[in-house]
Amino acid sequence: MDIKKTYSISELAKEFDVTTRSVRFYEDQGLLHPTRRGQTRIFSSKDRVRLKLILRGKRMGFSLSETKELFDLWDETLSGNEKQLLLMLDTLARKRAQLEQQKNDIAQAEMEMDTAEARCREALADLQQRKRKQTKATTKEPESIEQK
Amino acid sequence: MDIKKTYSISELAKEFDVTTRSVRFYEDQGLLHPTRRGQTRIFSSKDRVRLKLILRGKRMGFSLSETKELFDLWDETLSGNEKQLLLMLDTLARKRAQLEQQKNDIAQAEMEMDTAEARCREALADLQQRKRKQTKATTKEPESIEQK
DNA sequence: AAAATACTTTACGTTTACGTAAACTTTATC
DNA sequence: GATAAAGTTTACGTAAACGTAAAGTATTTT
Repeated sequence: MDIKKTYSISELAKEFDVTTRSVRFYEDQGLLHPTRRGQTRIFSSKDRVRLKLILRGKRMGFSLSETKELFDLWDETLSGNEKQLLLMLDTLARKRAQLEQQKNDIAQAEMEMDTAEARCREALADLQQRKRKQTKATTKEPESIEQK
Repeated sequence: MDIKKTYSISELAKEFDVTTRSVRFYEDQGLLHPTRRGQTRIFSSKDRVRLKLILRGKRMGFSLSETKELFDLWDETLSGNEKQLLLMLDTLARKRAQLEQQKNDIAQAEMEMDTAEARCREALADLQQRKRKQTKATTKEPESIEQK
């Protein structure tokens, strides 16, 4: 079983470093389903997990409605109806393709950052080389080495 | 050398499957710098590369202004000034950290998709098992096998 | 030359994902 | 029992990333 607790809005907000406004907005958009004690929201550990998924989705470039679709689809999938199961499998396949694309993008970006970094270091080395020569040539004015 | 050509706005738009509106917007935001023949835009192969980078950035969840910052930073880096070089190295390091986070997110997502898919297939197998039993029990009405 | 095609600027509209402020209620603390 | 702290709703505001329409120019095709 999970941590089997309930959470206030500010507990969740603090834990995941989002505003309470955002959490309320996610509920408003149908991504979270807190119960109420009076008019105060009470979040379950399922809500907590979903909030985590929402934020990961955002980091991965998913919109809230994309994430909501996945949530809804998964909930319907749990009903066990065959059509829903097949639909879910199909969706999973498409998402996997999307992730593949992202992994390619990241790999590409990393390669380019490698060469960019190499060029930077090269240029830096050049600069410092010239600095040293300068220093040797004008060895009588050591103030040219000042760092700060 | 690159493909050493120039491109019209619609050539680029078609190649990368974006609208001309988007391309103009990217220019407006300072991400592309086409020259003009009369009032018509002429894009260089550098612009082409940058458009490709913009779109990859988007797929990776980067905002246009983030991408623009990187472009600007890189352009200034090329000036060779030491401070800029160090700033670029620092930025690269931070971006790398971001990519690491994304890779983690993707790996997590893939694992969860694995278990989700497994559950789906299990549930499906169960359903079809029951279907077969049903068929055997009522083997006198073979119309229950109909596919469509 | 007329019409179609491609390009331009200007400018208002739209969606997403919240921020921010106002005004109010409920719960905890002194 | 007053006050501070945490929660609520309502509602208007905003930045980002374009969409879309209008109205005009330039070029190419027929």
